[in-house]
Amino acid sequence: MFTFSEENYLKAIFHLERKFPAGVSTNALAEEMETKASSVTDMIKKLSEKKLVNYKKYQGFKLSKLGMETAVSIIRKHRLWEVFLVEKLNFSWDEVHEVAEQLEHIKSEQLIRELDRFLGFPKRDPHGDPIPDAEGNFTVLNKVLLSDLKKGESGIFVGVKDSSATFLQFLDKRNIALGDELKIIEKEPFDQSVLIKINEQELRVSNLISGNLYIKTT
Amino acid sequence: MFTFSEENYLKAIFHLERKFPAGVSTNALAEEMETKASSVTDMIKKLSEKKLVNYKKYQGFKLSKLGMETAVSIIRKHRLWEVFLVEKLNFSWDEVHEVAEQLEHIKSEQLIRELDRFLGFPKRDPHGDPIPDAEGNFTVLNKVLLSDLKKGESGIFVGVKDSSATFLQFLDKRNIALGDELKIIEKEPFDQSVLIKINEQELRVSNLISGNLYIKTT
DNA sequence: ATATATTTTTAGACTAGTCTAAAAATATAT
DNA sequence: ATATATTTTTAGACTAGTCTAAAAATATAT
Repeated sequence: MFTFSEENYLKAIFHLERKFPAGVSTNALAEEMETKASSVTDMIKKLSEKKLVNYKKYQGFKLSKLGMETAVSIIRKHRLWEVFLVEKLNFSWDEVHEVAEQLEHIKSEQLIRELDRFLGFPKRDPHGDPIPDAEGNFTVLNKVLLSDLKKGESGIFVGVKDSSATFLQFLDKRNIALGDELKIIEKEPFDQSVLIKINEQELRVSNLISGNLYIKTT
Repeated sequence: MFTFSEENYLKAIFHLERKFPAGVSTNALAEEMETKASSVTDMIKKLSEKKLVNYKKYQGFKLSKLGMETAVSIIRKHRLWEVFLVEKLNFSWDEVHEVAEQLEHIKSEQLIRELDRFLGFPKRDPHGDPIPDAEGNFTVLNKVLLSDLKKGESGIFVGVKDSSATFLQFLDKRNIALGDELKIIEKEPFDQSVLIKINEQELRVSNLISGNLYIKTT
């Protein structure tokens, strides 16, 4: 169907469209893909010819319907494999990404259908991100950043914005896990750090941390 | 480490060394890889520079120690994935090959180590072929072809020489499965076909069939 | 032993994806 | 409104892997 490279570009564009709903720029994609702008232009031309993106020279681009469907199916594979790695192969949530980046390109409908069934049709991956179903449907949780909560508000930790291994390891060290309930005890106006109650203990976290934790308010 | 293409060549050479223990020829490898002799020459030069094969121009080639270890580790991955597909994802033994061809190239020691454990350290894949352990060791069963058995001899069906989907589907249709006991009732000298007793019933199989079934004599 | 057939290698071209450097287009500053 | 800065694209080169056609080496037949 598509090359690994094409699939990686589609996935990257998908993620960037969150940040740039009006359209993604060549430079933004080059940075995301860790490549040069000229390489991006070449690839975008190719994706455009294949009707995967809508593109007008110098005007940025967006995924087409077909491109969106393809990107979502890659993300579905990626996240299903992440669940497999954590639930069945004892990987921790900071170890799954690298391997899932490879596994997401395996081409077999039967494989993914059966993997989904084998895992019990999971709805979220180990980082709390939604897993699209076979039709590409998925529900985005109504969530806010911890840094947006005010004193006295409470909620459940349901996802991370930064899913880098270092950040996830930091959360492990602090015993912060998906599903934990928490409450804002106090917010320091000077540096925006917050004192939270979580798992029966009080914890102070900086703005850098609270800006990367998604909370579902209760 | 190595590219998909390099890994596929190494695997193909490994298999051909069974048939040509003295060394593999360019043409033989080209046929196996479904490519042209000139492409093979180019790749062999590359593998030779990387110390994966021993090669002298016009003289054929063999895997080096490093090449052999690499090939065995790819085969280990391939066969472990085949077990996974059959045991966990409801694939039948004629459906696994294509997907395993893709999965065998995933690079992660942790993944394979954990997959092996998850599957209970299987010793054979769904076709009866041995699965190398993490050190690359595996035991080849002492087996003969059904076509080499004489009237009155008996044994257990332990493997297939031809593992094509069509042959495997044929065996399914005849209800012949790995582990079945069988006995030669009669052998027709004219066309070498044999009448066997298997699963409480008598079955006549042609030389083409009996020449592709591995039997462990009892 | 030599001619002929076969196999293998070489030379040069092509594709996908990448890069650097320069050109072109667009955005920004005054 | 125009000069300057920034972004994007183009041109041309490189690598990995492939191909065809021709050359070189080896094997075979008599």
